[in-house]
Amino acid sequence: MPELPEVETVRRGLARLVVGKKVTDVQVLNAKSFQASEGDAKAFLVGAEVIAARRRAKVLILDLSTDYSLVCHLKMTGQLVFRGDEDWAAGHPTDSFVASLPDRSTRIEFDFADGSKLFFNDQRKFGWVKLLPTAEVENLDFLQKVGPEPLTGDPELPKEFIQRIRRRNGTTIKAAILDQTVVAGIGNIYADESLWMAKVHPATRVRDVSDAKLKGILAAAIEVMTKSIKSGGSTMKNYIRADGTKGNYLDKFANVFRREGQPCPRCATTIEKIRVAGRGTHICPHCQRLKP
DNA sequence: CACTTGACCTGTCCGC
DNA sequence: TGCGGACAGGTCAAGT
Repeated sequence: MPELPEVETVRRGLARLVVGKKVTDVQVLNAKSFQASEGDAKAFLVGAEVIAARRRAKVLILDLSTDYSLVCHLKMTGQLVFRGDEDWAAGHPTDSFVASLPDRSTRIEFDFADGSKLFFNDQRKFGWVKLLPTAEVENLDFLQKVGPEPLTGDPELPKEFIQRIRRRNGTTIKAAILDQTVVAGIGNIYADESLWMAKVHPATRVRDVSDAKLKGILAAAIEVMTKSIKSGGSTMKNYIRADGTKGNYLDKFANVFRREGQPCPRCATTIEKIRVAGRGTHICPHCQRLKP
């Protein structure tokens, strides 16, 4: 799914497109996708204004004027797509990924007072939107456990990262950086890209990686994700920005992810796809060697 | 406690 | 062309 750069890109789109709009109706097409009591939806969502669009880890938070918030996890295939009125549609980029909405993956539709709409689409139905009091958002189990944000520039981050990842000394470095309690936001794409950049084999045990190398992996992850946000994230298949357009990080910058069979940009060795931590994993077998 | 695996769903692609 | 199996950007609940 959307990893941190994709979720952040969606957040920026929502900040531009839906903050300031008043919700007039909500239609739930798949009950499991929307977790809220009917009473709460009527009392605290309908009639509310969206006042802020925030993100923590891969979780999106739309704060409402009622002191409630819509909290959303896109998981693998979730999308939040905004559609404005006809005038807006006329000026819409021609590479729009979602032609007409709602479509068969639409699970929730939010209507705004000016006639515009926000659609929650999710092919695989793993994602969710919850309505809960703003003050309770931080109490969600996931947000209680999640590790530090990687892109804030906090000078304490490397220290905290090392501390947390050392709890996972027995597992592989790839499993460890995918663990959201170690550091927030890294997913399968940026795990592979970061480990390639840092020249570490994904199946290396954490205990066999020095603190200095771990800091190098963190620095690589920060660099890769920062760069991705600048290109609007990575589109594999389902990910799109809030305005319905694709991100182009993968085409422009991916070095190994989904590039099996192609030459490594550093040494020209053929990139391989293997399986690590139960996930498809892309490596350069020359740059990323596993110590015996 | 920490690690690995399967489950949650739908869709697509690949080999027979 | 049809069918079964593997796989897909994430997390969680089980199992060991």
